[in-house]
Amino acid sequence: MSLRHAILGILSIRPMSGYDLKKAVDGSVGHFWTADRSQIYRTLSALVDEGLASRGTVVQEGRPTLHPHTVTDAGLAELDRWLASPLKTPPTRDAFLARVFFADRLPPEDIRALLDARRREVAAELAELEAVETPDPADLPAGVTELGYALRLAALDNGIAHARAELAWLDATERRLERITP
Amino acid sequence: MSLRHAILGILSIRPMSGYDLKKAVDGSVGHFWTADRSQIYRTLSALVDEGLASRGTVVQEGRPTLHPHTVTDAGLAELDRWLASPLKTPPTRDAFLARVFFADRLPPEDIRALLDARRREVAAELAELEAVETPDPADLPAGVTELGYALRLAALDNGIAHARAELAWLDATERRLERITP
DNA sequence: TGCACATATGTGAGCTATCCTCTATGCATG
DNA sequence: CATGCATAGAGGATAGCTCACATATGTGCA
Repeated sequence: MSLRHAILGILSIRPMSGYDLKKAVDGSVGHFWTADRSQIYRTLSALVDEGLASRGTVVQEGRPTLHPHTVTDAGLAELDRWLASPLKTPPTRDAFLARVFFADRLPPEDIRALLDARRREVAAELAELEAVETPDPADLPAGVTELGYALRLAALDNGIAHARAELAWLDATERRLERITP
Repeated sequence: MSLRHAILGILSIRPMSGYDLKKAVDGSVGHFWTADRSQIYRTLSALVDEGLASRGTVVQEGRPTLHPHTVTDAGLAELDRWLASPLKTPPTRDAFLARVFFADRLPPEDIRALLDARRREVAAELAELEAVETPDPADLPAGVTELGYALRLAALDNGIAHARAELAWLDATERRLERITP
């Protein structure tokens, strides 16, 4: 439900077309948010209909026309309202843990394969997150406050922290299973 | 998409009605999976239609009729197929991190309130998980193997590990922000 | 006496998200 | 020369989920 708000947030930093938004989402906020292209376009239309964003038109030569979207004052107000509204954390739904829970039906080697596959996934994710470049806070890009920088870094660190926790849990779990089915 | 499989998994342990399933999901697997009642009934119907489960009828006095569902052989096969199939981890979507990412628009006290609210949520979740009773593996209930017990314990530990990681991250993040906006 | 809650199963409306497909064109790579 | 990728946007179908509501009865509490 808060793709709307994620988009408002990104647009509040810089006006963008749907196409750019897709790249921005995949890039900077990719590790805690994703969005389908069609859904981005649909959501942008909805935001415009509700007066939360406005749609511009930039005709380009040799390329499709661009439609940069800008947040309106109403949009900024809605963004701030959302940011300060009570958390409504949706229940977790982890298909991997569901498999672990029922995995005793599997032969031991398949259980190990399951954990190994998970380990590879998480290790790859961790490597990606750790590879994100974090510029020296002394020379920040224009328009980025120290606070904004710290918060975005914190969001990144959150992903890293959970990836490490998951790897540590995999270590412990594999050791425990090793004792039961050597 | 794998509510089907979660249900097959639970039914493979013990046949249950939709009503019991709801309680089982809220209870034992509640921390990594949840399901709406309507969705459980709909999914059960679908499973029966596909021949993966069969529906019984138990007329009770003074109470609505029970419809216990049992997994068929085809259902068990499908469950095992799913357990051993490649992981398709869906992209994460964390509305809280999205807020953190854009939170520099908020006054500092609102940022702290955001982190505090999250801390309370996670602390409550951790307390719940730690309160789950874990019987001595020496005297397991009938039908539960040591392996099955270890795996279910591991799933529980996963929740605990991530809750602790989140709390540690909150500590670090609050300290970092303290230095910027005292 | 009234109210809420537990037992038990469903239907219908509506929302969001994903997947697939379509439209156009330019540029690079093989 | 052909295939594929990047740019840019959008419609249609469908899956899955939530929320509200309907039905029917027994029990406990104030």
